[in-house]
Amino acid sequence: MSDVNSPRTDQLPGLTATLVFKLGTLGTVATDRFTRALDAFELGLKPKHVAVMVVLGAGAAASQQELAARMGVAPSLVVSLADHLEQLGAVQRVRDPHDRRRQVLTLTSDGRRLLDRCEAAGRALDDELAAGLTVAQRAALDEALRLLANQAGLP
Amino acid sequence: MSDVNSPRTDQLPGLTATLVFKLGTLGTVATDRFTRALDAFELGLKPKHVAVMVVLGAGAAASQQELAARMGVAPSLVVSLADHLEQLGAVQRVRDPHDRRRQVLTLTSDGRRLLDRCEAAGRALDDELAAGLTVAQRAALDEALRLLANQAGLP
DNA sequence: CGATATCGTTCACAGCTCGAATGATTCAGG
DNA sequence: CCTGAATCATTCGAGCTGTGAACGATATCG
Repeated sequence: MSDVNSPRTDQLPGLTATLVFKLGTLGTVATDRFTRALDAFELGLKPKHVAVMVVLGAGAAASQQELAARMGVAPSLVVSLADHLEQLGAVQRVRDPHDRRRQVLTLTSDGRRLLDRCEAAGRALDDELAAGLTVAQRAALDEALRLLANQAGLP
Repeated sequence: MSDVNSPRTDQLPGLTATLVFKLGTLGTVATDRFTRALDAFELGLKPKHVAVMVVLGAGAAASQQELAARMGVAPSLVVSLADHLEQLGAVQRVRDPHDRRRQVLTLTSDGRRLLDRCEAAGRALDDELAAGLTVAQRAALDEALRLLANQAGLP
């Protein structure tokens, strides 16, 4: 099958052709660009702040422990993230009346709007990154990444 | 076309479905796992050390400035990376006789072997990550990532 | 020959994240 | 009801990574 007429494949031997390598480098450029897009908001937001809003926006309200577990970070980090988001008026901290140790975080309407802006920035970046792909290629990419995330045990 | 019978698509609205998000998270898990694989070597290697070897292994020898530019890091960082690799006997530092300011780095035969081991680890990780993909899906993924890297101006 | 630029190196510092300690609160068991 | 253990949020100190500003050596240009 792949004999003489395959001039494009295997032109790069070595680690550069590896999945881990490509995912790593592309992952960093993607988050770097997203970070810069967030910087344009002048709100001191980092991708992790957005991750908090994403979790809160998707499901119900969550305690900081749950946030930390779902994000795979230390609970102490969630404190500072929530501090900042609360200061921006994007999330609300309420003591759980049934368990007054828990701080229940909810996304405010302002937070919802902010999350929408972040999503818009993300989608704009998507189009920019995937400008060289056909619709079919992009669909295949989405599906493949979904499977990879599944395999890695990600949500 | 997409009316009643599309229960699988668009089930996740929001940023989670975004390319930047998926690439970011998958990129971190990929490099995290690669870092752990390198840790198993007990040589104090980090992905950036491997990146140096990759660049040296692909093209000709390079000065540290060129390394830094190609990797997108500060020249001062290349110093410590090269220090460590030199201590391991993986690279050799030679003053360029035509310009004695430049340190020309070359991959030794030991370095070549070490790079091969890193590549093997990377490919093993690849198979692990892409275990849930068909051959066609994986090929499509490779091609799509190649196009993305192109679009982002990466090598 | 002198001024300026470049390379590698060192060093201090900022950013990010974690883990241990702390205080408040809840829960289990006698 | 009381006491000890567990859990949550928070603070704080420490580690790791990477950068940018010096600095000395060398090269280049006038």
